[in-house]
Amino acid sequence: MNGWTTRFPPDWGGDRALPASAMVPKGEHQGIPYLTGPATDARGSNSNLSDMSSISGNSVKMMSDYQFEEEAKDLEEACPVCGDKVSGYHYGLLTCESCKGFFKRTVQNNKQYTCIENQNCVIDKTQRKRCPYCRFQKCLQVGMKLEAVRTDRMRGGRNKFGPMYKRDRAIKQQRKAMMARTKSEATLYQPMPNCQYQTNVNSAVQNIHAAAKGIPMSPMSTLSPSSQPSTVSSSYPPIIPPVTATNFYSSPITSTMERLPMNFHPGSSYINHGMKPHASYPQNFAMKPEKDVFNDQPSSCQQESATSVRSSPPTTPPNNHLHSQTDKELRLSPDRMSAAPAGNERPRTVPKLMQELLQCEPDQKVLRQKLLETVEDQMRQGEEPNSFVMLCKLADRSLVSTVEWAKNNAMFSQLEVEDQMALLQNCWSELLVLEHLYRRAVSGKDCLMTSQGQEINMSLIPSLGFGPMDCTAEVAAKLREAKVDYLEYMCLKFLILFNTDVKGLVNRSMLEKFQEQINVALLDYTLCNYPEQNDRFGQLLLRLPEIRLIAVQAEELMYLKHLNGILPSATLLMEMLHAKRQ
DNA sequence: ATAGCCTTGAGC
DNA sequence: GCTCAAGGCTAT
Ligand SMILES: [Zn+2]
Ligand SMILES: [Zn+2]
Repeated sequence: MNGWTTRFPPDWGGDRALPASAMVPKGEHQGIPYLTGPATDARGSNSNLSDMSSISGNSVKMMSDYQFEEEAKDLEEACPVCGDKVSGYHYGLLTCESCKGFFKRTVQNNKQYTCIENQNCVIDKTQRKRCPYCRFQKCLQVGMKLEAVRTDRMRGGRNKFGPMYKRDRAIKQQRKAMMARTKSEATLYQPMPNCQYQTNVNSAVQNIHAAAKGIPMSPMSTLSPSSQPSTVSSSYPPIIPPVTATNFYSSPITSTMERLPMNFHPGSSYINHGMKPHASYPQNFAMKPEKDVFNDQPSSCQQESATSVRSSPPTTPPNNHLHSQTDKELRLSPDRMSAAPAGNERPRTVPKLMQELLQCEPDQKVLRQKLLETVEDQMRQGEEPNSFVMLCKLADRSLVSTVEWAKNNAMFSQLEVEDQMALLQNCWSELLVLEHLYRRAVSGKDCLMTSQGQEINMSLIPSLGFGPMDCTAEVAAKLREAKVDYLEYMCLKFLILFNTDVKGLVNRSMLEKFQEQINVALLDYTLCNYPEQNDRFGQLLLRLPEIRLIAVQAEELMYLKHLNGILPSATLLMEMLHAKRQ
């Protein structure tokens, strides 16, 4: 009955992280990007499309672009081993029926093949029968799982990969929806100029599309021989160069999607038969048993003000992002300010990109310390703790930190200097706003504690006097309610920074790629870590136009104060405020 | 041996 | 009850 328990006892039913490296494919790989005709006839019958509804009810509509749709199908319906049509998930990933059968026979009967060539035979639909040895190698390389073949031959039922299949489906679908959405938006909004100093909603709405815009250029993600890996990969180094980066860029596929270091989930279209088949779920995701970067669900602790939601940003080694230790563990020290032990630390799945970004995040304690120094400095000059000037100085100091943060980022620093300037000038106020709102969401307030134990306001934002228009509290509440965690907050910062709507960019395409990387990483992150919240990604993005709106208002108010002469001059804040006006 | 189609059955 | 990935069956 259940003889298989002898072979994989603990695994059945337990949806643990797979040790993605468990089976290392054999080292040999022919580097020749061989492209086989995909033999996929698009519009095929979807064998398994019926349960899509269970994943995310609606949202699958609005596929207006047929060509795009076909490409997407091409991409997803090709067996990663031979390119034939996919018939469902088999032994860990989407494959065709024949490769499923082949893999089953091979494993069940413990077949031993030998290659009469050089163990690098091309496997495609027409030649797959020629060399079972190479075919099986390829099966393993793309990630088909030996454990999924049952030793006891029991039929039916589900195995431990079920949940993974489900997640993979959800991710694919979301990704597709995002691509479809952003594609139509891109064409709609492209000619529109930047939204600059309009306080109307349109600009804000427009902004969310910019934030969500995923795949702006070269949607031709299909296997086109014209796309050479060389130029692409060299122009586009990853955040941190070490080992892990190497295989991401070996793919000859041009689409930025494919080069993203981010699918842990089964196989999928990223691999094309013929090209060097790296394992389809490389170590792009790692399970993080670490605590505290995340707002662990506070379950039921609703105190009057503080403590319920808790997150502690990283304590990173001083800002060199060139610590290229191979796989440095994230060191996330708990925030000592709050004493709650945050009971459950469930493991998180964090896309590689986000891990790397996280390591470059500034230490919140250091930031606070810098601000405290500013406070004390100002107080020595006779400034009152909560005075407007004081808050301006603090905002100015925050801005300096923000600029440092951006400049220390490996992606940002690759941009042209003019573009860097333009981006910062565009988004500085939004970043200030988001920072403020996030701290408010996490701790209920946004205060600094001086050495004398005096609590002073940390942000200029609430003191600007929004009047009845003030929606900061509302947005902060939304962040709080959603328990936005630090990694999501971090991604939002980058999405604000990488705003492709900014006018006059020198290298827009690079920026668009960066933005897309963040988008996809965040999307995958939310799907993996908050699978029960179907639209968490969308909800996060929806905060962006709200933040934009607040930021625009804040800038206006600041400018007014400046005109009234109550803004300290000679600050970065002032410089930024003026930069846009000319 | 291959690959298309059929049968099963745990989990939802 | 329905799904759909696993094993089974059988022409080629
Ligand atoms: Zn195949
Ligand atoms: Zn061979």
